Amino acid sequence: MDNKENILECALHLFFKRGYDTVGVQEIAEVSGITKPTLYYYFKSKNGLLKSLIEKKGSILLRDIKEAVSGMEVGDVQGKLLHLARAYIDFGVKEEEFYFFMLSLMYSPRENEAYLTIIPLIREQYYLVTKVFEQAAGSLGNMNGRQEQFAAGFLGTLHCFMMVQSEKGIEMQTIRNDATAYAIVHQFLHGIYS
Amino acid sequence: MDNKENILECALHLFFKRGYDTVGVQEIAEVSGITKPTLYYYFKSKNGLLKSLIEKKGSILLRDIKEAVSGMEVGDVQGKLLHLARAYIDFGVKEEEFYFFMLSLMYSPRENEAYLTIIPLIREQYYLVTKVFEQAAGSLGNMNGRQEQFAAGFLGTLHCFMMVQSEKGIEMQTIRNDATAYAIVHQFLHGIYS
DNA sequence: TTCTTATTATACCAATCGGTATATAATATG
DNA sequence: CATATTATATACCGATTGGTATAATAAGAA
Repeated sequence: MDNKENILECALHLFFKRGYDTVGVQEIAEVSGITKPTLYYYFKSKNGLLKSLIEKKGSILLRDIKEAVSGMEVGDVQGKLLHLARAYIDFGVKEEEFYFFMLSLMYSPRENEAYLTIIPLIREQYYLVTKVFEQAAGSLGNMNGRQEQFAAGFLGTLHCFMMVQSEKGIEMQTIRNDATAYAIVHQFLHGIYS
Repeated sequence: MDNKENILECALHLFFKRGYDTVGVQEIAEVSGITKPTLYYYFKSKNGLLKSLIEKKGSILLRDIKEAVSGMEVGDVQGKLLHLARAYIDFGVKEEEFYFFMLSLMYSPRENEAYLTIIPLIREQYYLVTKVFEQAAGSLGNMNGRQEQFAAGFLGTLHCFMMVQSEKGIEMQTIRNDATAYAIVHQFLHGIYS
């Protein structure tokens, strides 16, 4: 792992633990075993470092999502949601620190700098998930513009499940299976009564 | 409104907009029209101010929640969830800034100071909601310890709905009705198929 | 009036914030 | 070899961070 990569990973670890705003550039440099000017040479600014981190991990997530929802009949909502759930779970397991750091930024105040930086990644995810529900208008009846509400609800359910698992202290690896994905999708589609 | 109250409201407004970590004590004092020593006289520290704020608003939320889930047959899950949803929506409307600030703290990194400060309030909420599902073990069948998962799922759905409404830029006031609460509870209980 | 307690302001603290000017190695290219 | 580019360190910048020592003011109680 080269120098730049190492700085990104060290920064992510600190952001994940204490948050973007409370971690100083100085500390990132110390943990990375470099000095501040080296960091600024690579990333121009603290926000540039964050952008670089989001770009690096976000592109992986978006690629996985696109792969999950493609190559199926457009009407198969349940199938697509299953693939989607698996993609998110897998990503949350292999990129646990970024996943939860992304979640923390999603819920950050609207005018917070870090929030503004992650908006594009969030928007893109919502766009892709909303499309799934739009293509499902046939099997789900007239949605009357509720596609976005459904997309938000589905992702909310998913994120919520990951949070609960993480808080339980269970090894995330154990939820990496189709049964878990099915449980989440089923609850979203049919509720807890069933 | 006395001096102390005014400082709390000004601080909340700033925290809501940019986050606890990025707002300095100096700025809070300036916006409040007082000086730093005055703030420290009242709250001892920046974290003391946050504690005071959480205590003030949190006690209202907890009171509303307790009121919502009490005084009904223990088995009436749907009824209790409806009351619960109404309580959260009402609180989210009348204390919009605190509600979303609380959300942002809920998803903050585990070792973040502000997160550690709000933990007790979050735990108490989860405890109260989990109890609803525990009492419903009869009508919902054996839950096998899924009460907490249900509580988290329900609150997640609720918060998610509020976020979407807020992002749409719609006046929060318009969702303060029983139909909205019913829609949320119904989706949670029976899924989006129905 | 005098004493006590509750407020408020001036002025300061060391430490840290994000960021940079400058110089020097190291490496690649001609 | 010489030149250009990449990569790294020393030392510093002004501004802000959370927090405080000290003193003055205001107000209520004796």
